Amino acid sequence: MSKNDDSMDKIREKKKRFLAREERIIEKALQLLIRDGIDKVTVSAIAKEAGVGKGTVYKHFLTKTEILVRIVLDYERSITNNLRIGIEKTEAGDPGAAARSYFHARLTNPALDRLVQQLESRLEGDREVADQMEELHGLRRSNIDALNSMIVKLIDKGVLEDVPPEYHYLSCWALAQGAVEAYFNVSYGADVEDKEGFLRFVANIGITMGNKGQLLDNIPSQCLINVTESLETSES
Amino acid sequence: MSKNDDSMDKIREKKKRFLAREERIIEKALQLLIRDGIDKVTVSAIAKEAGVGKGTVYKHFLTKTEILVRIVLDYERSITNNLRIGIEKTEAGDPGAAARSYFHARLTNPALDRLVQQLESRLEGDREVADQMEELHGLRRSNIDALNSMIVKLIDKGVLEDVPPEYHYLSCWALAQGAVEAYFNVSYGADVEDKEGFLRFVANIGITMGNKGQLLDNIPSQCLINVTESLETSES
Amino acid sequence: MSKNDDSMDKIREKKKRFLAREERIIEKALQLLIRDGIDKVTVSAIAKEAGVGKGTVYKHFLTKTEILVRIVLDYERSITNNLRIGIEKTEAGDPGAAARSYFHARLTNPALDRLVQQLESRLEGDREVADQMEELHGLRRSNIDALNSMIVKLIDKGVLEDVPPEYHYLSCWALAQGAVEAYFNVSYGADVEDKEGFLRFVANIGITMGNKGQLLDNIPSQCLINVTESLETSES
Amino acid sequence: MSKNDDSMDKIREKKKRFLAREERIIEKALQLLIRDGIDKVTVSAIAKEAGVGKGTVYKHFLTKTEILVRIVLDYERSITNNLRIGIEKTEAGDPGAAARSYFHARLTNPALDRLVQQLESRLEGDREVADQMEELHGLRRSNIDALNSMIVKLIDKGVLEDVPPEYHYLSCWALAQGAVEAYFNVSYGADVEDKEGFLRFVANIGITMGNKGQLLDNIPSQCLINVTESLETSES
DNA sequence: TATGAATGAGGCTTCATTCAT
DNA sequence: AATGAATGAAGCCTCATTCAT
Repeated sequence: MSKNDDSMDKIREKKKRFLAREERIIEKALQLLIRDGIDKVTVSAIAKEAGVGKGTVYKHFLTKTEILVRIVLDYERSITNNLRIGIEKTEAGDPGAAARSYFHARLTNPALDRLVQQLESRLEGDREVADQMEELHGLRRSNIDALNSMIVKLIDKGVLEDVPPEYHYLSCWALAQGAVEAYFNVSYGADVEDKEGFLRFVANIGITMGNKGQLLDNIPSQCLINVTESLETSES
Repeated sequence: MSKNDDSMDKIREKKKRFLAREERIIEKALQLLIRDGIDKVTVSAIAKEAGVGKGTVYKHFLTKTEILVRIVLDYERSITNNLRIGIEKTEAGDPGAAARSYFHARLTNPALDRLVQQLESRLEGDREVADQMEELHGLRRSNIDALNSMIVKLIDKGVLEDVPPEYHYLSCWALAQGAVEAYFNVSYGADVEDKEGFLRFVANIGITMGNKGQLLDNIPSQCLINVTESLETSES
Repeated sequence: MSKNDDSMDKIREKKKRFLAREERIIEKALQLLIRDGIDKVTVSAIAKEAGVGKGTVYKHFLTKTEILVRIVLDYERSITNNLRIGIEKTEAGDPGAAARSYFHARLTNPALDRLVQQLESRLEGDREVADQMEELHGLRRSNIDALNSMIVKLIDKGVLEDVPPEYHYLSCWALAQGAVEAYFNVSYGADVEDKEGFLRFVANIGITMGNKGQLLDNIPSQCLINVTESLETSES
Repeated sequence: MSKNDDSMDKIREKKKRFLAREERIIEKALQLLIRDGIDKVTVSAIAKEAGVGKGTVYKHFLTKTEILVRIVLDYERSITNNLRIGIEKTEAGDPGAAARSYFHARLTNPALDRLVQQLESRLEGDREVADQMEELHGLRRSNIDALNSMIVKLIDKGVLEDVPPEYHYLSCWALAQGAVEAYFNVSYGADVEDKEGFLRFVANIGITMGNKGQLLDNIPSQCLINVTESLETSES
């Protein structure tokens, strides 16, 4: 029996070390991707940085792309967790809580957020990792469900404007996305002295945009001419 | 004299055809880039699609990267033109005109806008095309100057909130940027039935956000807790 | 008749201009080859330098290689002319005249001489210009005949050592060849202050080497151990 | 402990095989370069000939050019070793030993010597390998120092003519260089039946040229007219 | 006749992935 | 189990040559 316990312990410890190493690989990959840009990072570099052989990396991940997907998924899970807490708070009576949690989560580490944005746009459409990307979409879908139900209630309460619910969360997503880009944009970056101030400003917009009474009351009506009047859907 | 005229004509026609071909290469490159993704497009493919030899492509562009920069610059110039017109209208008394023009320009062809976003983030930091990217930054800087002067006036008039002027145009930039991403995001795209409706909604937010009286008056104060409280600047 | 004369004149003039242009192409090619190195010179560059179109170059020369062969042949002919005059003088009683003429011809424009050396070693074995290279060899063969007959006489007179006659002219060729290389060698070039002095020194060696009484009388015999004792012919 | 020994052994053996492979690549590259000419040899061909993949070649050498430089450097080192031994013997009282060693080294494998000549002239001025070429020049400089000191002594002893010391070693270098060229020259090669005899003849000239009493005493004075009278330095 | 835009074969190099040790 | 040397597909780019105008 002690023998069994022993070997069980050993196996357990082994697994632990295995997972720790996996974490280390991800972590170092992240570091390199942010530092050098996606195009410049090779599997060799990741392995070296993580202090393991290239072969070992392939024991943990079937392909290089899987490392990237994993980063995207890990990040999305973390965002999701934060969002869920926010949604709960909103449901509990604090209407701005969800947006606040969400923006906070996304703007806390803009470099990482931006990296994940870029990774997602590269991975989308890669047949090789369609399954994992489907997991990402699954996460999003469940968020969407929660958000929709939350938003419908807020609309009913008259807090939010009565537009299709997805308009609300997509605007938030879009603003967060863009703010991160702006944060790093070379053209603009230089002249924003107080970057945190800017993110705070954006977050506040995000939290309030779509709130009832915002759009239509305080501005000259001619501003609301349909800006996408001649909008063409560019099909590909 | 007729001889001179003749040869002049011929030269002119040649140049015209040359430029037409260049346009064709760009156009086909654009098509492929949007259709297949930046990583998948090779110079060979562009050449084949444009119906020319690989060598011909290199007669028009020094490197593959130059094709990409060219696309970015062309697009930025077009955006700039639209923005300028909008700024003039704003100066002439229509406060929302600039934002409206800007959003209209950026959301008219979202696929192209998104491609250019992705291109810019890849080209940034490429020594090889530093000069042309500098041109991009130059364009942006001159826009920024015009915007700043416009925004300062609007702040003085009490139309816009009194925050650093760059907050205003960066928010617009960010929202446009993000809206385009949202437009194509696989997770979300599916459930936006009325995509144009969404873009219109976003544009209207963009046009009004930062308007005085929007942020602070109509919402419960607890919403304005600093969302970036623990924001860390992620150094790269 | 005047008509005929006219057209004859025109044709003649045309030919003259054609030949003048050919000369110009060669001349500019030479310039570029010496200035930039053989690898760096393109047909385009030659055409531009000569002020004609690429197509025109191909009216004069079937291939790029033919330009190179032509340069080699032109040079060899010039060397041959000088050598012939020298040989005649030697036959007329001045034993060193041939060597003197030869060295003078080859060391007058070392840069050109070196270029031609390099060209020859690249063209040798190129099937495409086998014919023209054969012309080069023909020139050389006729020189060799003249030299052999001259050298045999000098050996008979006791002026030159009695070794196979080719040893004598090949030594001269080799020394000239190597002196030119030395002239341009980066490692050595720096420390030869008086480059002309060096060429003069070499030329004088060339003129006297192989002269009877030079080799065996004045040096300790142990110096003459066969240096190529273990010489292996490296066949390819 | 045995474990440590084991892994040490394995690592050592691995390194040995790695170096052996590198040697193989060089060797096969050499073979191809000599057989087909520098222009015709591709990295692919080298890899195939060496029985390895193209990628493997790039594990050993950063670029194709580095292979070439390596060949040049290896050869120069071997020549230097031989020369050093010769210089020591000369210092020990055998005046011709240095020249003998040198000629022997250079004429032992003329095909290789010629290849290296050609490689050097192509590599010179290639920024990419400036460092390694500097190593070549360093080797040469140290040889030059040793030679100069040796030659000065021989001049003082009255063995060599009193001209700038570099004239002596440069003449040797030049003669060796040229002899190798002559050896392979298609025009001349054919009619030298006893190629080794020729190299021996040249070597003997090399060993004695510049010896005092050689140049001026035994030849009619009119031979010594300045052969480079009208010599122009051709600037590049 | 002169031109130079167009062509595409072919070279160099990178790097994800495999597999023998 | 971990390693990293080996692999080769695939991409970018050059330039000699052609040919329509």
